Amino acid sequence: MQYDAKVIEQNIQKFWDEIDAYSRVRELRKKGKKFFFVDGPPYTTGRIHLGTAWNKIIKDSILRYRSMNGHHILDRAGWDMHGLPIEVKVEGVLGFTSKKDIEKYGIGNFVDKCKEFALSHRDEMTVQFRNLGVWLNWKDPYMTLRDEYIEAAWWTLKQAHKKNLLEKGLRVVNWCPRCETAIADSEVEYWDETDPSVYIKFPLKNENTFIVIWTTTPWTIPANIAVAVHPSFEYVKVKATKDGQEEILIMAAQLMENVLKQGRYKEYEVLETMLGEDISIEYLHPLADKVPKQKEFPHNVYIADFVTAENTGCVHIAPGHGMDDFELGMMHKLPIFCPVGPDGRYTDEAGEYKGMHVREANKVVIDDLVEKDLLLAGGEISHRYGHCWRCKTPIIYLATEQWFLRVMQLKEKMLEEIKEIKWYPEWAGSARFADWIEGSRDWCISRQRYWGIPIPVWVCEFCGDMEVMGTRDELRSRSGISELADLHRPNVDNIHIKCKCGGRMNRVPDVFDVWFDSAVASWATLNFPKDEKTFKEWWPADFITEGHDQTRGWFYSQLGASMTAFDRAPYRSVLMHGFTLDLEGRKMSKSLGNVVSPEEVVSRYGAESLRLYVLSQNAPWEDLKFSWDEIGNVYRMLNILWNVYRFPLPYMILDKFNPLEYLDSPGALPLRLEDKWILSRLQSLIKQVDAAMSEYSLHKATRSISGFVLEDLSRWYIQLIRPRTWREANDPDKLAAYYTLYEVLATVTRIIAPFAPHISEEMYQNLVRNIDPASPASVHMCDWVKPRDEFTSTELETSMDIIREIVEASSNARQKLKRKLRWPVKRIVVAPKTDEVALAVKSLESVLKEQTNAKKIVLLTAGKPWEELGVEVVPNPSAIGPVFKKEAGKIIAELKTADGKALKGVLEETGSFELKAGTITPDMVSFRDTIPPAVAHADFSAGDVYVDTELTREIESEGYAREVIRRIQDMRKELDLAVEEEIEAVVEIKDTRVAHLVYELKGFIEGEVRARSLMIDSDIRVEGDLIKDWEVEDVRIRIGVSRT
RNA sequence: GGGCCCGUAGCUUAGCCAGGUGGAGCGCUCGGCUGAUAACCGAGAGGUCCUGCGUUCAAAUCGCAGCGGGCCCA
Repeated sequence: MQYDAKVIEQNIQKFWDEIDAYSRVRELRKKGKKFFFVDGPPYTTGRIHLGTAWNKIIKDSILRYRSMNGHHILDRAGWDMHGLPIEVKVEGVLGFTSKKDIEKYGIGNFVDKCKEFALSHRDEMTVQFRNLGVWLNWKDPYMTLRDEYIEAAWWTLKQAHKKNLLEKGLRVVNWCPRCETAIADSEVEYWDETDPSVYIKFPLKNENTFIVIWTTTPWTIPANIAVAVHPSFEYVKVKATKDGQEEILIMAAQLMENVLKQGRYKEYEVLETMLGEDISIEYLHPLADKVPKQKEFPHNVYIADFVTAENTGCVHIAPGHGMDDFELGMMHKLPIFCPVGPDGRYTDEAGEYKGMHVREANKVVIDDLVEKDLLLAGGEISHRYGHCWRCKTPIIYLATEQWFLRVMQLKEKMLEEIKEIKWYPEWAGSARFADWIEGSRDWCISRQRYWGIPIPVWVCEFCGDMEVMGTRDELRSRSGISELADLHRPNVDNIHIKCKCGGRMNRVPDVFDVWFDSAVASWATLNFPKDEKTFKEWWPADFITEGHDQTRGWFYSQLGASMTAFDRAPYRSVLMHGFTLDLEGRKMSKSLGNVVSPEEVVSRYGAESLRLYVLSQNAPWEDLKFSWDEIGNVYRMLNILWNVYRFPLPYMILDKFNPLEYLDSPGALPLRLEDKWILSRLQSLIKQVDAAMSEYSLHKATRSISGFVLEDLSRWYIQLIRPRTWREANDPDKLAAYYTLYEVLATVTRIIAPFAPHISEEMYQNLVRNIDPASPASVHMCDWVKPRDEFTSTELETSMDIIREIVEASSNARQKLKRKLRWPVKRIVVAPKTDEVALAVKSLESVLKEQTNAKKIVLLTAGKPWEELGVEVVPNPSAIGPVFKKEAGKIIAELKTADGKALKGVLEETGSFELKAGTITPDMVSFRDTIPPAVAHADFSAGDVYVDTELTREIESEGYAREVIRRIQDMRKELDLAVEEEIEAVVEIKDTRVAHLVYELKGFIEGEVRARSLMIDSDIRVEGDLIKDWEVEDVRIRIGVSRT
């Protein structure tokens, strides 16, 4: 029977909806220990991908496990719905290319479109997640665009303001000239770009000398204010000659050769050497005539540690266009000159360059420098350059007025705080996250855009005083406007507040960095600040889990916001998971064309296969290399589980087996050792899964389950009990097997529930709910299984392991003599190395006998060889030769025919042996075991197995009879007969000897194939509904089978 | 350039923390089984344990350096 994932999953999901399973499960645990989980909100753009699917599957499995263990779970799904990515998508749909288009269209209309986009994508993605069987609170998710969510952000900013952590200031930020906004470091994407690589000479003020700088952004030269040198590098003043002209240049000594080569100078002479810290130079701006404003500024050389020994060792400093430049500028109180506007074009301050776009200006600036003979060398370079992650425009750095959270002040406290958090794996916190915090900077939270949480800061246009609105109510009462439709732009833009000074206060036009939205999720999802009670009951989160990219993302933004608002971390434990990569270990990306969508996997193999695959393939914190083959393997495992589950049902139904009669008193049934064994293995499995889950090692938990299903249940236990299941009478031995298998399956159903919720539910409904209406309506309402000590026996498990090894060894040995398992063997001799093995063989002899199809098991004493082994004498000519000289040949000949066993015994006892031809000593011979002719040998880890395949009449009779049985069974199958249906059969075997052998077991055959009549002869007319010719061990057999 | 993680058979991986004959699964070859059967079982072939150096009696495992990949940063 084939496991049809799609049908089962759809039915089960429908069933869950019908009984409202999710809500009932959460309701059921209301009295339990609280477990506050915060879903890291996926961004509502496009479709889910494999990584987000993995993320939600991890969350779902852990929460289901927690729930079964009695936890009262709070798990609103979350959606990140603001920000530039959606704006860019909507701009694309509307065909916009700049902010002017948006302004013309109307901010209100644009914001409505963004909202529509976010909501519809949320709906689509919800369906995709639910198809994976992921249970979160989908009905009432938290959404960053909701007013109560916006209030949480506002309230948080107000706390920052109260603690003096909110600051407005001039900073250099990543700037997208197309989107005309600051963008976060995390929104910058790097790839190679070709740019100019130019060496420029800056003329010194009072002498005919130049200091040489290098840059890839000539467009920043108009904003140059200073040059930086390294304090401890050596610099030279060098006289260089080119085309007969002499020039004096300043640069780092160690880079001089290369710079002069770049400038194609023929000769040079070092005039002077000095340390960077001793340089004191004023120079003239090279383009001062083009940029008149530059004439107002002094230009000097400063020392800075960030200068590296590359290019010229002298760094062009434009405080308006670089982070390091800006800081150096602030340190020395230099002008922060930034003659570039938000659209990436020069402003009035840039003089002749006004109106030109900066990237186009590169060429113009270079030409101007050439004209002035200030370009020492020019070329191109391919280097990593930042781009706006949404619209792919190369970014620029601009000094602008922005709002900042001064989180750098909280650094030490943050480092202390994260030590209190439990990290999985440990290094995610202690190494990775701690490193990131060490290097963190103040957080620029403002964006000059439309679709986002409006920054709730109002500034007086008269006195410049500012106020932060912490809630909607506060804004209402301060502004006097009672009707506030929606807290987005442009609604809030038109609200004014009256300042204490009497002036009018206007909202600053910015919106929040979208990272600030999700940063407040842990309290926004609790509807704080509106609902303080819930907050007090639940906050902080017990657990979050996200990919390792969120170290600098959500793990950090949440921590920053929470430290700002509450002086503590917003989560108690974090599981950091990996990324999904393709088979070659490269990241999945549209440009590489290696993207696999979760839906594709689900449609081919089902959600359950995908779930178990991502859970079991890797440790959660390692990157997952996606492999279709491995998904196929997982599917195969599920198929086997499905078959294991389906296999006993027809028999149980046939026998009207009711497990309820035995569940409370298994002692009433005569359990065999193999039954006790599988029950013991089941308890071990529970312990393994619990141990793995306690450290969120989902891979270990799921691998243990797969191992149990495949190895213990399917390959071993089911094989062992097969003969018992088709016994007809109401045999207690059969019932014991039924009971055991039922117990195992019903328990497995619960163990797999967190990881494979659909197939688990399907099995549960049939195995448990169907029989006992008093049982919980869904498997996910059941309690997690506790290991039962009375079922645990490690000795038994060890013994069975040994037996399985012996069975494998005996198959191996059989194969050497080509004796099929269908043919019984006379005996199997086990030579154990340890008493443990001997014990196993003694206690599980019946299992061993049956599985090896042996008539007899012979167990030897541990460590003793089998006395039926022959001993072959191997003469050692190099020892014999020198002693016996010419007689050696005779000695060797005699040794070869000697009684090895006797010779070995005497030699060991006395140290010598008398041959006719002379006396030999132990060094002259060695010994080798010989096996009797019909015996095959194989070893296992703790001993040896000998299989005696000698044929007897009895064995041959049984062997051929089984061959006939197997053919008839095959034909029954072909006729599509029901298991209990009877047949009539005719068997013709031309070989009269074989016909006789088979006839001897006529009764046995009849029973096995359910034949009402069976005729066996060497010459008989074969008839029936199906007639087939077979060839068995060179014997031709013709069989006819009829329905009765 | 820096931080963290990963690198074991053709593929996916266990073993590494606590040093002592490298185990699985898939695929391949050969065989077996046949009341789970478009299933299942056994055997065989297949390994520079990324490279190099070091520590050690002994290194896949510990240390250092490098190479390749991922995430994050510069």
